[in-house]
Amino acid sequence: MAEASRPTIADVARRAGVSKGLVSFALNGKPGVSPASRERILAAARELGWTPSMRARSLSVGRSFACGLVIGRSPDVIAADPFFPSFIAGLEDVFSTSGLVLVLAAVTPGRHEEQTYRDLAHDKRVDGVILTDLRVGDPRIGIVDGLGLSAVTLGVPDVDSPFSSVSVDDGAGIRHAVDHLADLGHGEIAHVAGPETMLHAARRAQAFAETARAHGMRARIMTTDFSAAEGAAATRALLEGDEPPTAIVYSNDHMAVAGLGIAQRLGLTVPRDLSITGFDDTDLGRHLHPALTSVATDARAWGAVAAQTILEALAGTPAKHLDLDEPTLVIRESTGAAPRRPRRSRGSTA
Amino acid sequence: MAEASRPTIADVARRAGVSKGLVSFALNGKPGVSPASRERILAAARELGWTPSMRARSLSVGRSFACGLVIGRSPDVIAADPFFPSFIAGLEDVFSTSGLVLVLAAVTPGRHEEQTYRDLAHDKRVDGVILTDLRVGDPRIGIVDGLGLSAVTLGVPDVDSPFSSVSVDDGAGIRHAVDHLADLGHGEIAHVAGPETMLHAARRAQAFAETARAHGMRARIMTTDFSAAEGAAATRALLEGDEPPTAIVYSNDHMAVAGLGIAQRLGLTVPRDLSITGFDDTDLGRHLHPALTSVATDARAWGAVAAQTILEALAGTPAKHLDLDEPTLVIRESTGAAPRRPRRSRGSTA
DNA sequence: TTGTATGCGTTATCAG
DNA sequence: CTGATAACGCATACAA
Repeated sequence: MAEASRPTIADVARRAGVSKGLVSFALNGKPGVSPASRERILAAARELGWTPSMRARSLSVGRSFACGLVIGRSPDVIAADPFFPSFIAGLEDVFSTSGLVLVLAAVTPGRHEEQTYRDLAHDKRVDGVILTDLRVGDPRIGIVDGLGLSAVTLGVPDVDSPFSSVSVDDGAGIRHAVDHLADLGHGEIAHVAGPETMLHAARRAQAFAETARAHGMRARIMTTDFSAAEGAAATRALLEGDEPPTAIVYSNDHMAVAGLGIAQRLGLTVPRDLSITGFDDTDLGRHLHPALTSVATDARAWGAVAAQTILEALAGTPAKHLDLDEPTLVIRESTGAAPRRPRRSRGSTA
Repeated sequence: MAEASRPTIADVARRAGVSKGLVSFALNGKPGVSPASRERILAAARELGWTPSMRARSLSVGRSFACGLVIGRSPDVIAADPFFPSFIAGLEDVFSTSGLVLVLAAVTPGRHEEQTYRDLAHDKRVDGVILTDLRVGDPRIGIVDGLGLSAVTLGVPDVDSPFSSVSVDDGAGIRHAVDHLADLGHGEIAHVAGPETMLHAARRAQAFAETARAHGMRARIMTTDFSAAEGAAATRALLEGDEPPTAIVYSNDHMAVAGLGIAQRLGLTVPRDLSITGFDDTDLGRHLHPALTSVATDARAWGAVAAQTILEALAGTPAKHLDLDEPTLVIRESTGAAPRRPRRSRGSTA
């Protein structure tokens, strides 16, 4: 076996004529080693091609050199979300050059969320975790802290947190979308939002309400679970209601696409009869007919910064709070000038 | 620190009045321990609430109790693919109850694929890997084997492999789609395929060609990289060509949606002028207008079986080859009777 | 049937 | 100021 024949620190010590402990000191650049000894030890290690055994190292320092990412949404919702693949790619951009490894855990039915973190913390399978999809009064902050793990949160929690955070102002993305619709003359708009219990969904909804108010628009908010099914249902309720909006701002692309399907099903033409905007700037969006106007965030950069931040947290740096670049609005074909007169009922235009 | 105060095997030995070595034997159910001693040791361990330290165990047995999944596609393509989230959920269903952990690695730019496996194998950060997206003459089989890792492949490789495999006959899914189109009277069909270098893409293309021939249909195949952009381009080439097909079978949902966008852009109505089928049965598909007819596979079950299989491989079971249930065709609105007469050019219908 | 020694890298403790 | 030693936690080959 290749691994069995790997040189150990004892081999290096023997070759350099010193003790194991001194080798460790020399190789980790610690003080208390004479220049001559250091030289000999480094040479011996180089000649033997020695690299420390991760597992032995892991045992003695009590760290696992791994970082956890717990995904708590259903596979369907994750599958629809382009965020995670890009975010994970960003994480890997940094971890792969730092010797850290990414451990993925999914909250499976029958195993509660807290148990998942507990399993990860047990034996320190991971040194820290990345907390995504922050919720109102998120219990995970306390759980993870109590478990003695490090963490980085995506966004600033609404509870006391000892952890660093990396944030993107997605409210700004929504503001851009509403501003754009205001420019196009829309006065009656709606927002199909995510769950009120999710911090970023709530933030988007709040930004929507505030911006619409600032423009003097009439605005409504429908709450969903972020799924295409509920996005479609909310859209149908909106469009079949008494005073259908002339534009709908969706809290993700997935619901926007489903909403577009409903609008077309009801005989409306987008953007002539109805403008819609998404959030995430899914690759698919640009290939739809009409191509989707959407808010774009740089998930990969977010991942890279989050990885860097947890690396620093593990190194003992005090908590800090970073803000990334604002999202941008990518204007495509699904938004256009508001119809002259409000539609009365489905299918009839002006 | 909670971890620092955990009882160790020495505590158990002291309490039971035996040596550390015997405790280890007793707790791992090995022979050579008298019933009386075994009893006392088990009792002592129970009373102390002792559990073995993962890291110490990992060091002495030379295993990491982790399994790797290397994703080699670009984030955009992964984001569009509902397979991974569901597959990973399936893996977790099994791993989470087995004490195994899933390590995710992405092939990042500047770090070659082989290096990624090498990093994972170095220090045995993982005990085994799951090989997805098999390619023609896939070099990973040899690399992983040479690295001394266990593995399970998704599908049977076209090269010699010492590893177990778990397969789904996606060719059958394509056959169902083509049969369905034949039933609807289509005689001129096309397939927008994935890369010829990918085994499952090639298998789908082959199943397409064979089934079309069996039905006496005229068939063409366009090769893409599985991306929406190339799916759209292929569709445009097909529909603007001399003899546009009346139906297109796509190798994934993502391209099917992009193709739908192109068809609509060219003034065609689906399925009146053109029928289309997808592959993956994305959640989004059912919310489009028209809702997408698509081939569905149970990715989560696939993940669970793959996890179980690699668990067995790690336990020393000889390689075996499993076949999962055939994919099914979910018929929705994007397929319909073939147009009476072939269209001549874009926009004009019979 | 049971005890002992060894392996693995780090670090606290002790000796020169 | 430099360096050696032992302990950490588990499994296991070997000795008794």
